[in-house]
Amino acid sequence: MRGRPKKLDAEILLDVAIDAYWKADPADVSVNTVCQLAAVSKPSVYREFGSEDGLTKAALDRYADNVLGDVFNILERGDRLGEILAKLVEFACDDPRLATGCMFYKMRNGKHRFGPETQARIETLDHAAEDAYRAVLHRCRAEGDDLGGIPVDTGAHYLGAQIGLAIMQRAAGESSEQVRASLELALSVFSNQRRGDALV
Amino acid sequence: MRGRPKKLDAEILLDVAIDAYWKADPADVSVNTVCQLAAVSKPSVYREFGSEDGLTKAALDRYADNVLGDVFNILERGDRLGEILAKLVEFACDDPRLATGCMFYKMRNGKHRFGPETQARIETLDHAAEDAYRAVLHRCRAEGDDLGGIPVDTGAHYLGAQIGLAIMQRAAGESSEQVRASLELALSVFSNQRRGDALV
DNA sequence: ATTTATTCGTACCAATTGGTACATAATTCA
DNA sequence: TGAATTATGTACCAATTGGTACGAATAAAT
Repeated sequence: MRGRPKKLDAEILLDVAIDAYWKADPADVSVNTVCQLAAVSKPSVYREFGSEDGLTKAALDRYADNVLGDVFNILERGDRLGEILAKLVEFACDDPRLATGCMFYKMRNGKHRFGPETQARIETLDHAAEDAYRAVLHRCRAEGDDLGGIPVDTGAHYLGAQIGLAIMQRAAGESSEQVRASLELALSVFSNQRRGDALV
Repeated sequence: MRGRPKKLDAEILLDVAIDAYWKADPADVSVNTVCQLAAVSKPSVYREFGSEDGLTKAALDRYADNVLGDVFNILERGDRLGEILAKLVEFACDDPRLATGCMFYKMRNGKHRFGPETQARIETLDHAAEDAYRAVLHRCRAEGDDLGGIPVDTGAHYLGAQIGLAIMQRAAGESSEQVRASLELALSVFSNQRRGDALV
């Protein structure tokens, strides 16, 4: 190709950005910081991604491909509900990559601080996750699991919320044991028969 | 007293600040914004509270006295566990003051973005809440409730986390019905017998 | 060798942030 | 009437933010 050869490696830059976003609060990591960490000039970043919104969105896309894909793989393996929940607990509580939390949930946590494209991507991923949870529960129910008597839609939303809560708790520094205890307690509703009125 | 009479009313200023913090993300509300909303000069604020940290801490203190006190009142009324949980659900899901979330949980959500004094106050309140939950569960257990077989410490932490989750869900715009459904489901563990291994 | 195309990074921009120096206004005391 | 005291707000500060103008560098095509 004609013109000065490109030096900037977009993938490496994104890896650096993801790493920074992941460890800290993503919305607190400035473009300047990313540039310094990646030893890249600011105009290069803007040439590649257009805006900070474009950078964060690209980072989220790459993160989703690499990390969140593992969750979807767990859900699509066709195990029985108990095994799937156990794997989700293991993933949320023990995966060393999530020791400082999950970049996606951190972004979702401060969604309003990102640009419109990133916000839209966050919502898309969020819905995709809930859809995946719903599909799993629907399948398990069709295969005979009673889900503790919980409607599929309610259960899917609940499951997503509890996984997210556990991951945010880990990011907040809670011990792995405490997070696991809470999450297992929360998910136990899927394997227990509930009374009609649960609270009285 | 000698000297120019004071014009600035610290309580009114704090009310304005709380209102602003409450509606939005507290850490995104700048001192400048608070000054404009309260029609007060910036040096007046710094003279009164010393720093932004002092302002946010004072706002949190005032908020805790006014709003969070209601929660502690619920917990200390001496009802049976089922009634207490029902009242907590009602508070978290229906209290109109929490329609845009809870200032405390919003602050806790972005704890790292505040100054050291505010952070310390957030942690103190957090521990106080968990202590209150623990005391309630301990009393109910002593009065014969089996708490669904859940240890008091685990239950207290879990209860606090679920209330916080529900309130953040409301702040995120989820419908009152959906939040209630999830919260009631989460709290149903206190009124059900659990199996030995909950997930398999 | 010159033109054309493409990327590079220095050095800037306006806006906003938390925070303050300082002159002025308003009161009481001597 | 002054002096002492206290609160006021304008107008600034340095730092940081997201974002860009622009000339230099480097390649292929002519």
